[in-house]
Amino acid sequence: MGQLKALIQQGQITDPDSPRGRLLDQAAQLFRQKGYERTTVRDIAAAVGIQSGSIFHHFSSKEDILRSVMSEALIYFTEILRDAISKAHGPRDKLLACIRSELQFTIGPDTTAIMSVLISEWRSLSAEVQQDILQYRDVYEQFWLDALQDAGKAGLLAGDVFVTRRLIAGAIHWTPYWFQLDGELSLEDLATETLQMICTGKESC
Amino acid sequence: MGQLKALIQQGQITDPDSPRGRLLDQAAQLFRQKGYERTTVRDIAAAVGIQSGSIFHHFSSKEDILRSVMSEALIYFTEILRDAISKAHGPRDKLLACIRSELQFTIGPDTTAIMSVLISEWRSLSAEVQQDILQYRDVYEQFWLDALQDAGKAGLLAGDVFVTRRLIAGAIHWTPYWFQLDGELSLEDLATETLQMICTGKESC
DNA sequence: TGGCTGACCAAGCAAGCGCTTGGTTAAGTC
DNA sequence: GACTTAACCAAGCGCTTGCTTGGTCAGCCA
Repeated sequence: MGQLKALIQQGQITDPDSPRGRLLDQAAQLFRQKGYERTTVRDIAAAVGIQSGSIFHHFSSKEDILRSVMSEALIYFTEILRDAISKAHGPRDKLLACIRSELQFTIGPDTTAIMSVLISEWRSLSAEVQQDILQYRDVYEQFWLDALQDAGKAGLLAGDVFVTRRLIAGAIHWTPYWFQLDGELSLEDLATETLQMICTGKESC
Repeated sequence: MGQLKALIQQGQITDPDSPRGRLLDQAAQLFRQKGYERTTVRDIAAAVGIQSGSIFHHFSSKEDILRSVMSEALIYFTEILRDAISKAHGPRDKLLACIRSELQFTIGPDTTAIMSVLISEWRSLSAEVQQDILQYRDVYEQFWLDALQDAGKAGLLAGDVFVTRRLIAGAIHWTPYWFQLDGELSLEDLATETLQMICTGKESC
């Protein structure tokens, strides 16, 4: 949580308690529920209790809202990931930290809406804005690739680093369709099981 | 291919060479490229070279087009799956047939568009139509569950059948984001690797 | 006290949307 | 040769959409 405040003070992400922050939050919820296209600016305005035209005092366009949700999500996720990796020791734990963090973003109690938007609404962005967001995503992915590279050097996993990342990404991004936080399987269980699945020697992980 | 003709003659799916079939085909392509919401009836009409209003001679609404794409896809996929399972012998090969078939639907050369629509555009259907399509999907899923059940009884895999199905579904449905048909890894390789991943004993599979 | 600014409203515009309507054409049927 | 039907066109209706405009008002700083 300390990271969030620091990012706000640096001006990198919007204060959730500001009018703009409330708009971003409600927009993310609506985008997840109905999808970006089916959500109107009137829906978003009604969710925070203002007139639809007033939205354009805070954002230049509807797409600008989606862009902001996505870029701020990536900045925030990257910061959490960086912190989690730095606190872990050794390649195995650093990789586990990556898996645990991304599972938290995806099915944890706080960020499932913006994570879902990040994954599902990519197509709704124009080519230029996609290019813009890709820069943020590359930074995030580099942390993953570095962690996988180190794990590979340590003999923890075989196979191509890029392919492995995509297999893990697929496994994690699909979890919202079946995983339930209050079920028998805990998020931590799922994290270690995912780690074991991709590791070569069963005992080494 | 014989199955396709039989289904057409039974009136269960539309002849791809008919005007209605061409509309369904082009609609599926556009829905995959741009998404259902961003695709207009004018786009679909232009793709087959008719006026936008003429579409409503073949379909009662835009949603009716999406419904038809999805239901006919499921009817077709179910038939292919049924046939593949019946031709395989023993629980291991029957399960492999399921995996191979669904991979074929997802990243094979012919049906990637309708498979992508089936997975990505669910939210665009109204609740009533979703209920309608679910009946077709249940039939399809039952073939999977039966195959997994048999594999479980034969000691090929541990764990809950439903959860296992969802893990496999996630792995397969994510492949379009990274798998390339002309790459080093063949579709058949991927199928056996997926089978090995979910099986308990490495040697038994 | 007076001007400035951020946040917002009320009203509505232009464009694009799904869909309807009335009519045309060509092929098939009795 | 009269009738039916499938396939389609040309025109446009009614509605929703993202967004604009001109203005209001409370809080703040000098």
